[in-house]
Order: sequence, then structure tokens, then C-alpha cells
Amino acid sequence: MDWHQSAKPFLPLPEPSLSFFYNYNNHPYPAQTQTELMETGEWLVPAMDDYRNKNKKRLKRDQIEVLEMSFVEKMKLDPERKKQLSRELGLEPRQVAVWFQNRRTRWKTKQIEHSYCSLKHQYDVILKENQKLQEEVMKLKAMLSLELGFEMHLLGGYTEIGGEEIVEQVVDQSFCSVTEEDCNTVSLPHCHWSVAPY
DNA sequence: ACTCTAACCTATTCAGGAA
DNA sequence: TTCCTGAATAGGTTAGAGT
Repeated sequence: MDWHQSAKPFLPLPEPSLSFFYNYNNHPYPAQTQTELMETGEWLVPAMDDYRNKNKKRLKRDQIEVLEMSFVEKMKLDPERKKQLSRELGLEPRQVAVWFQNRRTRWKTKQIEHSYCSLKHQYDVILKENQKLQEEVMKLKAMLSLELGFEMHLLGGYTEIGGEEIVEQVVDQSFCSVTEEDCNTVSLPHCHWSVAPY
């Protein structure tokens, strides 16, 4: 809640069903400025259509540009900067605060998207690497199978177990030279998303 | 320890505008 | 008319000051 605004005159609480008439700042007609209040001395009660029309106006391009520049400078809004931006842009301090809050939310969403992109890319790289290694293992197994078969033939003997099993045993016991360190040193290219403000 | 205040956050609503 | 974006709201959490 923004309690930096000047004190407001007492206003009766609205009926629950009229909650749309209120915001949590106890500001009954958000589009009405403090200046208007000071001039008239009382809140003007707009017709329902007027209220709805005034309620959610898009900010102007130049206002957004200034807010963006300020956001790039610092994502958090201190009270002094809020006042300054409010004066400079002709907005309510509350509007500036809301804009920064929504902007931080959008920024966070983008960050999550970036993280997803990066992780997806890393996953794809690892998947490809894994496929390549699987193929290599198959090739080596085939080569070993041939080689062992040839040696058996030269010795004139035979084995109780099948050639495939011998290959499995040899590969398991001594041919698997990939260490844990190797696994940890696989380079993973990063996702190169620019850190765009939006 | 408790209360109050003022900031923050997430989820949601709904008007404005583009397609 | 539909759909998306963003301004605004609702309600919850948190940090800091005062008692």
C-alpha cells in the first residue's frame, strides 16, 4: 500500500458488491487525481461508464520510455525516485509503483523463459553426445567381437559362453575408460538470448 | 512478543488494441 | 470478434520500527 500520499478525507466503505469501485489504496476513483481532489475539495463521483472508461488507460509511449530507462537503471523503486517519476510523467505515484511491480513480474517471466531455453539447449547437446557415444560403443563391440572370434579360430578352441557375453565382460571390466571427470568436463554451450528489457 | 506500517509478491481481472 | 498485453486490484507475506 502506498501510504506516502497525503491523507484522504473520510470515505464510507463501499458495499462488497461495489468492490470494483475501490482499490486497496482506499482510493475510490483511481482515475481522479489528487490535484482534482485538492481543487474540488471532494471526490467527484463519476458515472459508471466514465469510471470504466477512465479506469485502465494505457500509458503513453514517452512515459513508458522514461519508466523503462529508470527500470534499466534500477529495478527497485525508492520513494524519492517514485516521486520524481510521478512528477516528471504526470502520473500518480501509485501508478509508477504498479508499473514497476508489473515490470518486475514481466522481467522475471522472461528470466524463466531464458533459463528454460538454456536448459533445453544443454539437454539437446547432452542427448546428441549420448547418441554418439552409444554408436561408438556399438562399433567397438562389433570390432571386439570380430577380433575375439578370429583369435578363437586360431587357437582352435571354443568357449562355453557366447561371443557377445565375452564382449560385454571385456567392455565392462577394462574398456570403459570414461571417467567421472570426463563427464564433468563436457563443454555446454550457453543459450545466447539477449537480456532484453521485455 | 506483539502490533502497525509500508513495501513487496503472485494471481487475477478487465480494458485497449492488434489481427 | 477473438486474442493478447498490460494497467490495476486483491490478498498474502515480509521487514523494520515502535511499544
